[in-house]
Amino acid sequence: APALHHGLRDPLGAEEAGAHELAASPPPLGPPEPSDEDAPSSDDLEQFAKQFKQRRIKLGFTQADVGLALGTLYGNVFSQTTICRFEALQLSFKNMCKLKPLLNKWLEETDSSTGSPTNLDKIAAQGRKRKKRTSIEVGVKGALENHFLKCPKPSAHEITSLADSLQLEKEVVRVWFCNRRQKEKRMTPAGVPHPPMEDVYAQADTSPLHHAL
Amino acid sequence: APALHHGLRDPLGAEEAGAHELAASPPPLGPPEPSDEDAPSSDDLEQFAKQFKQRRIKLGFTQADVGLALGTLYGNVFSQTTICRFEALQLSFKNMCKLKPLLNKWLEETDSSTGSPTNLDKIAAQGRKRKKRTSIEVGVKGALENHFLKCPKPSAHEITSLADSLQLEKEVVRVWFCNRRQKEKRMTPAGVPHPPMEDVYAQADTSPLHHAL
DNA sequence: CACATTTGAAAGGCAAATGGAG
DNA sequence: CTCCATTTGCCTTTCAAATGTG
Repeated sequence: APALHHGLRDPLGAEEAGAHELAASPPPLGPPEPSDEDAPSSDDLEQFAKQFKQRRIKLGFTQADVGLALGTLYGNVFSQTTICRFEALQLSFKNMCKLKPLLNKWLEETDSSTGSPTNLDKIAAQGRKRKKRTSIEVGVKGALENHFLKCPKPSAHEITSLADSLQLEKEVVRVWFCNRRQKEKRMTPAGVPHPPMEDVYAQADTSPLHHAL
Repeated sequence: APALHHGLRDPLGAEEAGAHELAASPPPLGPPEPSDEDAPSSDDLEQFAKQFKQRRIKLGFTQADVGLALGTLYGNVFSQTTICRFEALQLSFKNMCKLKPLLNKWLEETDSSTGSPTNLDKIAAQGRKRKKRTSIEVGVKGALENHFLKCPKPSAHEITSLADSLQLEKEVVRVWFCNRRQKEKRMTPAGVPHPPMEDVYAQADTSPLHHAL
């Protein structure tokens, strides 16, 4: 009896590249194994996410706790946000598949050692894979913005000197400009008035629950 | 020239007791010391909050980091949310005053030991003062809601048995009913049609930013 | 208990970091 | 390096759990 099953929604604001999320995309037709090891189906994922959340809560852990635990157990820390998205099925299909095994492992490991003080004291931070997200101060951001208006595509040299004057890593500045250009493109009305042109593949629609501001 | 200084907003839904927040409430006329130790003024707070945020970012800490640090340093953990509110001046005057010294201490302590790996490894969790917030599962919540409709004010005995059947602590259930009753009251249109009646003190208006759904 | 207040878990917005292709 | 798609997290906001006061 496959429960309700509302097709996962997409990350809001989908108005350009329309080929992510999932909405029921079947596994790429790989091995015929319907197990939850290789290629979970959307239903599997939904099922798992739901069950995962339930168990997590019952065990008394927050999403943040889980994210941290993944780090101490396997070296990949994740933020509360990401766990939240997993549970809410708000990640891309691929992304969900990637995280599932980790969370599954955590789940097993955690509630097998019922009651015992687990080895949660392994709080030693080890080499996190991903660079910690840099917070750019509001003032600094303004300065960058200014430069962008004058020159959206500075040379390596300009970047270096700018980074220097703002006391930021060069790489951070470089990436900022990349992202800024991307944003510009995204926002540009360009004059061509028909940017929407996709997301029509959801014939029957779905998503019964959810906020309604 | 006292900067802009937009009167801090209040915790939303202010529609009864209208004497908290701050908006410039002067210290209760205590000692004449304008220092930031006893009775900071609203301006002091605003000043401090701003500076605090700046330094925090420059030091590369997140709000969550700070909240945690307060715990390891003084035994009072705070959530990232609370730090956020402090920085945004979204706490009550009293509350702001209470937190300021702690944050100040952290700030001094932290950037005095510049560069050195601080004693951030004191990650030992000690007795947190406040009970960890319980997450109530959506299904369980539904059950409670049902009971509430039938009987918004269960006896101690009923509570006990309900708690038992839902596998929750009795206290949690008791409090849930208290809070639920409070909510009911708050939402009740009651027929009396003039609930709004305040927030008129902002003649010139302010808050330029902010969401506008 | 009622009511006011403090405080946090989860969810949302925006954008920093990553990865693949040219 | 760039562009572009995608992953992922900091900060923010909402709703309500916990606390404090009478």
